[in-house]
Amino acid sequence: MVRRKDPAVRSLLIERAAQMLRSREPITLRSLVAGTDVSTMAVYTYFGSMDGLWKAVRQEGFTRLAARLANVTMTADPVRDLAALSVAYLSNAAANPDLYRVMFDAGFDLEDSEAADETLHLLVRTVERAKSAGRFHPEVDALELATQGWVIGHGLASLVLTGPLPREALAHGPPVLTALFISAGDEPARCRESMGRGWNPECLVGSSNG
Amino acid sequence: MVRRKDPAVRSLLIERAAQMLRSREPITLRSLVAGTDVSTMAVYTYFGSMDGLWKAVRQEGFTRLAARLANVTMTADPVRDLAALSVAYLSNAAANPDLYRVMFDAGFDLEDSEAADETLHLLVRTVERAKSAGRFHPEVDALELATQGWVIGHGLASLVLTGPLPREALAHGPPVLTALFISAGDEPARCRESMGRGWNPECLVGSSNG
DNA sequence: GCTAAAACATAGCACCGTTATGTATTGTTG
DNA sequence: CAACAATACATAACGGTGCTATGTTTTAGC
Repeated sequence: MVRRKDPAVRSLLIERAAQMLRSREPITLRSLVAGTDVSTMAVYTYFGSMDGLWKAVRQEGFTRLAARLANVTMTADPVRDLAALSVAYLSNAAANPDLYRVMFDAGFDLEDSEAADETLHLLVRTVERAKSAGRFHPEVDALELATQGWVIGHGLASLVLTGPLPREALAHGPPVLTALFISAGDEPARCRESMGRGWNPECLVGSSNG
Repeated sequence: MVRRKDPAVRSLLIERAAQMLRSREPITLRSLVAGTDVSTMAVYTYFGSMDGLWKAVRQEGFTRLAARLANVTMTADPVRDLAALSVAYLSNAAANPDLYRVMFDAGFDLEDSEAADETLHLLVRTVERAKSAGRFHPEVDALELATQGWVIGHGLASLVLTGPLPREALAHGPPVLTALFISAGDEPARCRESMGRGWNPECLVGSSNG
């Protein structure tokens, strides 16, 4: 064959797009490549279209989310771990609000779905650990419960990031998740205890990136 | 003064925008006025800018939501009513998916947030009725619980409408809301009973408009 | 070293939201 | 009723957008 694409250029453009997203600059084809030594055509050789660029940015968002969740240190208390995963999810959204919005705006295709599935699977495994530990009822469907936790986390993140709820509303997380976990069979006092140890509010203040 | 604006033209443009949104046509200034007898300038005399048009469309979305919620017939069972309001909220989102997306995308500044506030307040009043009826603990903060219900409803609507979850995932509503209401003090069996009577899944099938 | 294919650079396309400018319309007022 | 003034409308243009067409350069394989 012939001249190969340089993966570094691809990463550079994605990183630059994520950075412009963070600094709230409008991302246009020309503004994206301005200041770099790549030309507008590079976007088309690497991403096919501007839509392809956005898809790649979405993918990067899921990758960062997965990395942040993978950094959560698991313990012997799976319910605490679920709380810790939830706060990691929300802190990722709070740290990269525009990236999070892009991840979940229209045009969510199969490729994104795979990235999201891996993230969800981490939740599922933790729910199953909670079942094995006798914290949740055996008849609890792990995927269903994990999905319901995701619904709560996303609803919270979405309403806070798009404006309707203030940032302090993230404090709604613990009571709602606690209600969900208790309904799954956890003993109330113990659940609240685990939630208190896993939910570190420090992670949700400020807005540095990750 | 002189020549006055015609309110009918304003409604016509909003209605047309909502219809184009529904039929997934891209809404541009020129495509919006094409076929009508109004010119492109009309958009600027009536809305100031294309952003103003979108703001008006958002407002229309909240007005429709408020109308749909107001149509829910209240009963002596406030928990059933909360379930009915939730399903009305979700059916509105399912019937006008693109309108719902516009309502909650970036730039949540409505010219009058009355419609949004009124919607939440209807939930708050119903929660307070549940407290008065002895279904919820007296120390429950009605606004907080209503907000938490909203978080669940929006999370569900958002994840379903933007693609990550299939439409059947709306069935997650009852168990999660039941968990929330039980945590607020409702007796489990009675709560599930009320939820079963208020949650009419018929409203969530199909995709006709409202 | 030649050839062919991939990547790059430039210029241009149709379209976008917006604005400038001129014209028609209409309520107020002398 | 006529003159005015202010609003609404129509048209054309402007800068910017994503994208493409068209060369030109670079590089891998024979």
